[in-house]
Amino acid sequence: MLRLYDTATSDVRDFVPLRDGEASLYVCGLTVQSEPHVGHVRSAVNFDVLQRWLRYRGYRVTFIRNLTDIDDKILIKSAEQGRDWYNLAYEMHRQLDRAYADLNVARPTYEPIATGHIPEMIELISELVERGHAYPAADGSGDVYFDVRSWPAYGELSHQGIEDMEAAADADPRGKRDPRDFALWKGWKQDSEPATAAWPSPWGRGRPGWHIECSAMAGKYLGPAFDIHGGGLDLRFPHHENEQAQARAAGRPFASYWMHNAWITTSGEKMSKSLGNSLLIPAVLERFRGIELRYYLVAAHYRSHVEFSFEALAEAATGFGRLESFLERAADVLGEIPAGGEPNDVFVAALDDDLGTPAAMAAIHDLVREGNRLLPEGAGAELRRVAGSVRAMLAILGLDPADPAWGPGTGGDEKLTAAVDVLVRGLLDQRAAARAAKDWASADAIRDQIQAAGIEIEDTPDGPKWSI
RNA sequence: GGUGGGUUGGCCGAGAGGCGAGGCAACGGACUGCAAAUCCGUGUACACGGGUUCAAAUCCCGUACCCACCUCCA
Repeated sequence: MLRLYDTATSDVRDFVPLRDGEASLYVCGLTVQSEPHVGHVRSAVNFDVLQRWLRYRGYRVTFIRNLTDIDDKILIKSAEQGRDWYNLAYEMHRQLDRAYADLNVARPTYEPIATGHIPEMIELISELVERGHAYPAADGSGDVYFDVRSWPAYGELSHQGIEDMEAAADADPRGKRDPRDFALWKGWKQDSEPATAAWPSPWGRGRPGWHIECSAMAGKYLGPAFDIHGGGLDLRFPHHENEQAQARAAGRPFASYWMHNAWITTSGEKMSKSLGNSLLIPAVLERFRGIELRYYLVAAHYRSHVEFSFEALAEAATGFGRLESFLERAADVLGEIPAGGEPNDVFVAALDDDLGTPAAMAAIHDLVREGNRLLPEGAGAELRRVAGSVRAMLAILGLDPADPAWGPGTGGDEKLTAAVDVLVRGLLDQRAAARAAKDWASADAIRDQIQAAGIEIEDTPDGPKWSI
């Protein structure tokens, strides 16, 4: 039985989907305003693991992960950079896709984009106005606000009372009835905003407020009620609170479970505040492989804060190398690691318990130790079973080294590998000769020389092997 | 002011009343000409002060420090 932590109820609950055998999932993706960093990607990886686990558990999964391509920041940044807002959003969108691909984040069922769903948003806003939960601003700005006071349940998701909330510092009262009312629609500011960022609506030209898009798109693709809504912890309030208020005020039950992933911090601070270029995905991938970064992210529980450091990432990479080298050696012995292996019970129980990836990882390491013990005995049913199981478990976490998603093997270019092999073989033959003559000094000198080139030598019963 | 989270061994990171998750590093042993890899073994860890209990890292009370959200944010 899968159990998940639900932010709304603050506890771990059995996962009971609305429709038997199906799971519908909506995750807030990014606002494409700047390059993706490690923190952004953590969220994607966490929910990717959820998606994969639900699939493994036999659910037919509909997974919607949106993208916000219009908002204040995109307009401001693009203006600063002297280019069109949609050009900036498009470029960042492509960079994000690239980062997802580099980390083997599986594609969702669909990735709707905010500007492609203006009619759905207008429809929802109209409904809210009709029901008396929203009103056009009295100041003629063309804004439309959600009336927080008209919805007594407001604050239920983040467990806050309206009265206890600090009024927004920028609470430029404008045409708001209550400072906590939030914008569903923003009237076009002709003097400062491009005409391309304004769409026609019953309230005049303008653009959507931030929260409405998710309610509208979730409704379109998943229906008025769906199973799980996810996102980063900071979205809990106001974004998710507002999404839920809008949807429910319009008579839609909305999400049954709310899941939020925790932060990656650097020097104890949230990444967005202390972001250096070194933490952007392309920069990290210059130093580590995508699969190593993914291992690092998956090894921590999704609700735990992670203090990012390259030292910890390096340790993780070493730890992953242990798993990978077992699989490589097992493949040498078995010819091939069988696909379609089964994860063991410990692993299954771990992931069923609110996606306990740390315990799941421990299960893999334990099994690898068992496999390493079996290795000297050569090919056997037991080794086959263990290796297949290890591979299956890694695959569920999106960490199967043999997954073509990781691109060509770590050896890189085949021609290059063949060329290096010839050269290294030559040296290894010389070393073998020296060893046969018990000329240890020469033998070790050759090994040192090869290692200095970044190539590791491993002496096995079948003779020496090299790897980069 | 309100809401939520954290503080675990040299390090990273799980767990959530009784049996020391796992990884990295270290040390000892096996293997090796020596290494590497692998295997076996080695650690009296739970911020502090009280309390509850036969038993507390885990529950309760208090203290300290850190962080997040309440404003755009994965």
